[in-house]
Amino acid sequence: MPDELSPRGRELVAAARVLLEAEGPEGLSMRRLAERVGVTAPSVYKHLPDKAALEHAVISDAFAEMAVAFAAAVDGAGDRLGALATAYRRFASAHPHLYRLMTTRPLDRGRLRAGVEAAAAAPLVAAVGGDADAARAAWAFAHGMAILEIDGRFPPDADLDAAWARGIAAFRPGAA
Amino acid sequence: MPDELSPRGRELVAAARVLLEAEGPEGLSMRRLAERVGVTAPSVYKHLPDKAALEHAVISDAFAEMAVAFAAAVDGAGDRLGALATAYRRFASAHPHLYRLMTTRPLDRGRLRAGVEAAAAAPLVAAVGGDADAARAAWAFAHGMAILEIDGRFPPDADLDAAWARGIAAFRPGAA
DNA sequence: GTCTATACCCGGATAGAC
DNA sequence: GTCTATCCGGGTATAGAC
Repeated sequence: MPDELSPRGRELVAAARVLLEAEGPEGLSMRRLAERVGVTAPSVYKHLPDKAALEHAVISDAFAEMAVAFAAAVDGAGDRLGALATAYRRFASAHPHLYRLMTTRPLDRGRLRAGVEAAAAAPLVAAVGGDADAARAAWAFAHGMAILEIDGRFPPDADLDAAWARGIAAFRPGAA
Repeated sequence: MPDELSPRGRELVAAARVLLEAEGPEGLSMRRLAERVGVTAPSVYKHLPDKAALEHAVISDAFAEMAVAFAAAVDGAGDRLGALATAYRRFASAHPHLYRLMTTRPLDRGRLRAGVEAAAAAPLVAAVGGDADAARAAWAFAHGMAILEIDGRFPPDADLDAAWARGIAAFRPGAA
């Protein structure tokens, strides 16, 4: 389980988030982070054991944010799956580098804050009617759309709104 | 357009593919590639202008292989979409590092061999009945499933066969 | 077309003084 | 808890001799 952080540790994690969102995962180095906060690189190691701990702290915060955003999106919505898809796509396109860090590498769940990943996933499971297989398929669809869009993999003239709509329709409870 | 390669250039690209598949994109460096082929690192630059050219040559070969595999999979199949999904999943899990190189970064299409990407995509467009939006949605689903599986993002007890089946059903012509 | 040598970046992380 | 100094590794790429 991740240790509690000192105030300086929190400051470092917050600065890492800003640096990540500005420059991408490659730009997030211990040296550059230290520079931003105004300390030297070795000092960072007094607050965080290593770089993986830093990354997992950023990811944990992001999952917690996602959980809040997704819960708000489905709250009172008639089309819960559609509302969720919109919120998912919005999060990914608003925070592309963060989204990439969260999703495109193997995740050491033991280093995340407990429960944050499940909290982010819960609204989707509910929106597809509790079917775990459908939830995983829908997540794969949403992740595929989001990451291919971030990476510019679709042709420039592709109608991505239409592709999203086609996929959402496919996973509504009762469909297929 | 990519230049033609010398025999040594072809040897380097083939060795890069082997190195990539064995050790992942991080293990593919010009130094290590040269070592494998039995030359020094600077010699590589006599045959390939830079690392991006090497990567794009590997990716072009892989798309061409995909196109052959996908065409064979749909040939004579009753359930073309199902056959294609099986072939797609098989390619990704048989060549995870190669698949990651092909799909998880922005792609400079001008450095690929002309037509290879379209050839790999064509069977899917046909299998969903020519609907481009459905084809993109189905591709996003398949890519999401493949890459999340490669990255170990699903829970260990998840029934991925069932999730694949649920998604495939969603994108069959006429569904949703 | 190959080599040696090297320039010039970057990274994570540690030792030990203060 | 901060610093300076360093160790270790990695990488792409070029110059110039043969």
